[in-house]
Amino acid sequence: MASTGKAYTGAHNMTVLLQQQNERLPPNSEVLNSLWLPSSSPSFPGSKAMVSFENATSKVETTEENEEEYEGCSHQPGKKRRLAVNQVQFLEKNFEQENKLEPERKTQLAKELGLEPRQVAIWFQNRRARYKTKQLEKDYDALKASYGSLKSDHDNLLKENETLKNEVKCLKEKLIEKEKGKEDMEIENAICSSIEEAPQNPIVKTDCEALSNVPNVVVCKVEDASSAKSDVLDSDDSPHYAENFSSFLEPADSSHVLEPEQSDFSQDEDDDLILRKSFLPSPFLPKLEAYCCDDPCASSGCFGFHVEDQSFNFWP
DNA sequence: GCCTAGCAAGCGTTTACTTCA
DNA sequence: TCTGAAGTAAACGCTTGCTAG
Repeated sequence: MASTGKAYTGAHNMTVLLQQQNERLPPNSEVLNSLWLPSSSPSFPGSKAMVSFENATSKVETTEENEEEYEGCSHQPGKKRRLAVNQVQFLEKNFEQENKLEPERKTQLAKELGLEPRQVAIWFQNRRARYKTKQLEKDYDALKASYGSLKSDHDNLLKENETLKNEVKCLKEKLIEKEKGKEDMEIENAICSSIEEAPQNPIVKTDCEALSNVPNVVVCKVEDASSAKSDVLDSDDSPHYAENFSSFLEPADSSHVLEPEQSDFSQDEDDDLILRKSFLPSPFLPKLEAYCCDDPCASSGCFGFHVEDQSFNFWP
């Protein structure tokens, strides 16, 4: 292309411009009047995209304004000039049909417009560039709008998520409080009934066996379990308790440990909730520990009850 | 079949000119 | 009348695809 570009410069350029100027006809001439006729059928058999210049334009503008406009295009040789309005319209129509320019179509267009084929080619090139720029602007606007919409949706979802999190937190707290109150009451009842119904010479092992049947041991945390375990194991007075508590604590492995301090609202947290509902709530164990550790009798493995009081009738 | 030079065409960028507020 | 912005024709340099040798 560089060769063609260079070939079109200088004297050649001047010659072409002079020739074009001479060839150009005013819009109110007979020829141009015919050019303003409405187009319907392409007259270029070689190209289906071709729009005949003779039928290209739909308006006949033979006014003084148009004439002046056209005269405005006349110029000194060598100076760049604009194409006539009707020429541009004709080129536009052809561009709408097909924005690429085959050689024969280019020749035909140039012939009909009285331009150099190269001028037609350049016009199409520039027109494609303008079209591309416009298209880019359009795409940019569309993307911008789309982004705005998505961002708005995202922000709304974030707000909704926050609201739901808070709701879940509230409900959790309520549930924990409720369960806590319930368990306190159960333990109190158990203590009362065990005091009333305790056998005179209870066998300690039996109580431990009862304890080992506690189904909700698995919900205790490792640290709770180990502390309870150590409290019990530290007692040299009751080796059989140690054995029993060992088996009692073993199920509390990490896979069953609940992590209430998890702050992230996730499926795991949902699972935790379900687990908490199906098992005894975690506050239960600390309660046991409270009974277990606070009482001087705890070291003997009696869980804070006197041996004679340990029937645990409320256990199955 | 592979390589190379020449050519034409297209594209992006820049320049020069025109038009208009 | 001057001026700056916008529009546009054309130039320029580069790349790509095709073809002949």
